[in-house]
Order: sequence, then structure tokens, then C-alpha cells
Amino acid sequence: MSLRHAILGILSIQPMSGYDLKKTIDQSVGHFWTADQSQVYRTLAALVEDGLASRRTVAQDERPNLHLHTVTDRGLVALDEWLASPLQTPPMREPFLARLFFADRMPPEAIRELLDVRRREVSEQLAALEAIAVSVDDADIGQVLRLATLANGIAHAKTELEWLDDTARRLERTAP
Amino acid sequence: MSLRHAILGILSIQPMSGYDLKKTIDQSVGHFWTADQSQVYRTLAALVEDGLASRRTVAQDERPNLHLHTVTDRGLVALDEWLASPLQTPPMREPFLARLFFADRMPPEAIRELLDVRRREVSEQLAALEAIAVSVDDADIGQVLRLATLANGIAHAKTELEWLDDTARRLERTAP
DNA sequence: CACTTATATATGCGCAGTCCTATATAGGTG
DNA sequence: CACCTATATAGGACTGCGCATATATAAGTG
Repeated sequence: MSLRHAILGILSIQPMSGYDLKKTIDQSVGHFWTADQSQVYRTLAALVEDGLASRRTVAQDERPNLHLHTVTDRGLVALDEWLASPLQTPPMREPFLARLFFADRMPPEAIRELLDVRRREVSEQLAALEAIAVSVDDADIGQVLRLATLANGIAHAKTELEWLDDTARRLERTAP
Repeated sequence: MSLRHAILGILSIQPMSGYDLKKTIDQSVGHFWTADQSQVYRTLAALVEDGLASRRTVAQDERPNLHLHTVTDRGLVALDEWLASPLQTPPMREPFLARLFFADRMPPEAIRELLDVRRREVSEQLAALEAIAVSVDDADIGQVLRLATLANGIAHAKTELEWLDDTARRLERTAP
């Protein structure tokens, strides 16, 4: 649904090829959005088709040609409409919690292991986020907002780790 | 992917009709999973097709007939295999953060409003979760795990609210 | 020369899920 | 009697997306 809009947003800051767009998504907004490579190209094609972006083939000497994508005026309007449109909370779907909910079918040590694996994953995520985050003084609104999205991921990762500790403790107190 | 398994899990606790299953999903696991009604029926049909569940038509006097679904032995095996299988973290997708990331295209008061709307939504979610949560002493492992999934939602909701406060404060300090 | 890697774009296949609509039974309400 | 609500099941159309694969250019490596 809003990969379209995320792409419009990125292209509105910096026109680029599908290839660079995929890399930008992974690097700059990867902490709150992911996109399959083929889906990026498909979505770009759809945006051009709908007149929200335009493409210009750029010949390169030492690399294959690329399509440079730029947001059109109509694209900017669509982007701003999306930004101003009512928030619709996406359907909750937490596969890890789904497992935990039914995990009492497994022996206690398997449950502990499940929590441990989760802890390792979240720890890695947290480390990756903290490696990106930099404190900025004298920031403009855009920088503050972008940093806030990072801070969001960091805060939730820390909460998840605390909750894992708490849950593991409760389990130890319960398991025989 | 794991609606199949969530359904197997629920049916392993209590055999029921598709209709009741949909209600159970909304009420009991709604804080970490949602499912469309038609998808519930389709998934049930697929489970029966694959021999993981069986259905028995139950005639009712004062209501339409229903299909009572029970997990088969093979279904229980599939459920346990899923529980023991490696966790695969789902792709990150946070539409709200996506918006916030590009929100500096909007005037400051629209950004404030975006944060406020989010705060109201999360507050409601938190209230709903806290209304369900009950403290239980003398709980078995299953109860501890089920409560933990609730506690997870509550912890993250609180974190989100704190982060919203923090972000709003930073914005006030930045905006002219 | 064959192979691998990076750059760059794109299609085919198929699944899971959403939205909408249809169908049927039965009780309650105006 | 018409209408609404709850119970109960299900199909059609469509979308977004993931995975695999194909294609092409060019540089570097063994």
C-alpha cells in the first residue's frame, strides 16, 4: 500500500534509479520499511504509468544505462495527500507472540530457547540501530523527524529486551 | 503464512466452527494477530484439504448448521514442528514511521497533529489491553505465556507513548 | 579465458490476504 | 409483513508482495 508513498517520498528528496532506490530503502528507511527488489521496480513502473513519476534514461560509460526517476507535480500532490490522510493502523501480526502463545505445548527448555533466540535477534537489531543513530544539535525539522524514527526502533527494541527478561523470570518462577 | 498455525493452535485447545474461530481470533489473540473472515474459512478449508484438521457437520435446531473443526494427529505434528522451527523475523513495515519520516513536507502544526492522532490511537490500544489483562497467581505455564503476550503489547504501547512525548518535545524545541 | 562481483532492469509464478458480495436459518422489532 | 440482527459458510476479484529467474554491461581475479 504505502511502498508507493515511501518511494515518492525518497524520490522527492533525491531522484534516482531503481537500483539506488532499493539500496536507499535498505539503508535509510530499512528500520521501518523493507521492499523486495522486484517490487521496487514494479512500483516504479506503476508510478510512471500513473503519471506520479517520470523516467529518463541516462547512458553511462562504465556501467549499464539507468532510468533516472523524478517525482512529477502530480506525484508531489499525491505525496502530500498521503501525508495529510487519516492514519489507518495496519493489522497487528506478530509471529513471535503467536508462537509464544502456544509454546506451552513444548518442554520448558524449548520455551527458554525460544526466548533466547528472540533476545539475540532483538539485541542485534538494537546494536544495528544504535550504530546508525547520531546525536545532532542544530538540527532542522527533517533531521529531528528522521532521527525520531530511529529512536522509535531503539526504544521498542529496549522494551522488548526488558519484556523478555521479565517473561523469562516469570517462567522460571512457574516452571517446575 | 502462520494463520494456518495460529488456527491449528486455537483448534488444538478447543475444536470449533469457522464462525467461532473468527470471534476467538478477534478476542483472544487479537492483540497480536488479525484475520479476515473469508481468510479464516479459506484457511480452514485448506487445513482440512491437507489432512491437518477434520470437520464434522453439527445440526443445530435454533441456528444454522455448523462445521466443527478438530485438529488431526498430523495437524498436531505440524503445529509442534512449527513451534520448534527457526524464527524468521517478518519484514519491518511501520506506516506511521514512514509518514513521520517525510512529514517535514507539512507545516509544523500538521506534524503535531499527526503525533497527536497517533497518541490517541495508542492510548486506546493501551486501555483496551489493560482492560483484558488480569494478574494471576498460581498460574500454569500456558497462562504465564498468554499473559506475557498481553504484557508485550502493553509494554510497547507505553514505550510508544513515551517516545511520542519525547518526539513532540524535540519538535517544539526545533520548530520556529 | 573462465569466473565472480557490481551495476542495472525486469518478468513469471504463486501465495496470502482484503474487500465485496451471496446464501441460508432463525429470532426479535416496528 | 417487512426489516434487522446474529449465526454460519463461502466464492469472486483484486492487490501486494516474495522468491526465483533472466538479461545485459563492465570491471576485476585466478
